[in-house]
Amino acid sequence: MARPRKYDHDEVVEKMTLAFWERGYNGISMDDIGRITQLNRGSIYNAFGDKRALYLLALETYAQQSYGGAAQLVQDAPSTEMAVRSLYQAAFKGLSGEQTRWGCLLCNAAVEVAPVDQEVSDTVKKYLGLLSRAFVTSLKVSSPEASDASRVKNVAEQLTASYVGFNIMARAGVSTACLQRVSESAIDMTLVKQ
Amino acid sequence: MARPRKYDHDEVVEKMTLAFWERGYNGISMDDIGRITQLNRGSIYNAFGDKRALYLLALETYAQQSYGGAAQLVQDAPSTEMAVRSLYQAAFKGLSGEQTRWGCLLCNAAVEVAPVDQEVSDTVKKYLGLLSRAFVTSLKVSSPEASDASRVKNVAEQLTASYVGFNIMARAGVSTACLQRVSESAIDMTLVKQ
DNA sequence: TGAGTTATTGACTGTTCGGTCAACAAACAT
DNA sequence: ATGTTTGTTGACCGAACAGTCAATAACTCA
Repeated sequence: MARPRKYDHDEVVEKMTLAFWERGYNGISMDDIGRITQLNRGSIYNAFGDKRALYLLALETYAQQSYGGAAQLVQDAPSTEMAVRSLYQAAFKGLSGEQTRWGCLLCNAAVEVAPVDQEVSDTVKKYLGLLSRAFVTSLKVSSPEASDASRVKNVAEQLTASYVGFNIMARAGVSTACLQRVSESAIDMTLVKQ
Repeated sequence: MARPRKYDHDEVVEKMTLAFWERGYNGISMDDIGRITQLNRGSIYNAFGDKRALYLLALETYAQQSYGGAAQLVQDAPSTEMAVRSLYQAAFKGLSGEQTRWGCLLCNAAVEVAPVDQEVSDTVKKYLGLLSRAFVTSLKVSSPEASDASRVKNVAEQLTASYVGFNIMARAGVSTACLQRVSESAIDMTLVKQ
């Protein structure tokens, strides 16, 4: 019925996710987007709307994969200790090669975009909340006898905050040794019995 | 010998620190700077060099006050518990009114500027390191009998990561209740004995 | 084959960006 | 008074910015 696209929609989103992740929203121009996707301006606007819409799409895609995956990982682990262990193991795998200084797109969005874009702010809160709830679930299973619900929630949110801090520090260029210590102490945190 | 300045140098830096803190490096234009400081472009360039130099000055000033102050606070506290308590008490004081969504300029710089500016990256690492070392000092004093040096270092860096995460979450617009839980669990962390 | 629909192309727009500069003003020393 | 030095003013610059659009191309269906 009409002319078909000559590019893969998801592939474009994937490429732009990586670009926004590395350089941020303001670090990528429409010219950059054209170069990266090998698409002309018109095609981009025709397919995605505008720069902000493309960013929102990239952010949602990333968060779904990264935080959705992490939450699943945490909930499926046999214990909270193992959950945090595999969470940071995955994080370190991502922090290799050229991505060493990228941090986490959602955390970066929290700083650069969330304060001036309600929708981004909502997305950030949604996926941080998802991770926190996964920790709560894991903690309840891991030590059902353990302390009251309020303490469980506190620890869960501490683990989330610490994970966010970890990613920011990675983006700042903090040494791998230091990041390793942060992850180790996060694991230790789950071993504490009251 | 020459014409005197008609403005206060430190006052200008102070104003620009607040502006960069709220809106980020890319969120402030030279026109904004002119409006905020009530100075003409020429005066700004004459006095500070360029936008980057002014940002570096604002960042260093902020970090000195905020992280230098925090490190002092932590080291002077009678125990690590009290140290973390007063650190977050101070943080919450800053998170009131219009500054609720500002987070921390150093953490914001880590995300937005550090990856593309070595000097900013160095400043961020320097002051995060300062805070971590203050925690180490406090932990050693607070529980001298306690576990080995490596564990102390781990906990110290965990407290730093968690403080960074706290600030990012504040900027993202996470609820005060949630931030309160993060601070409470950070305090709890210091009470753990092995 | 041609009508209808959607994608592609790349030039174009007006705006905003960081930064420069020549003219001018205000101070002090002689 | 006059020279020297430094600060101030605001117009100006080229580059980069996000976004638009008319012309054209590729496809399906009748």
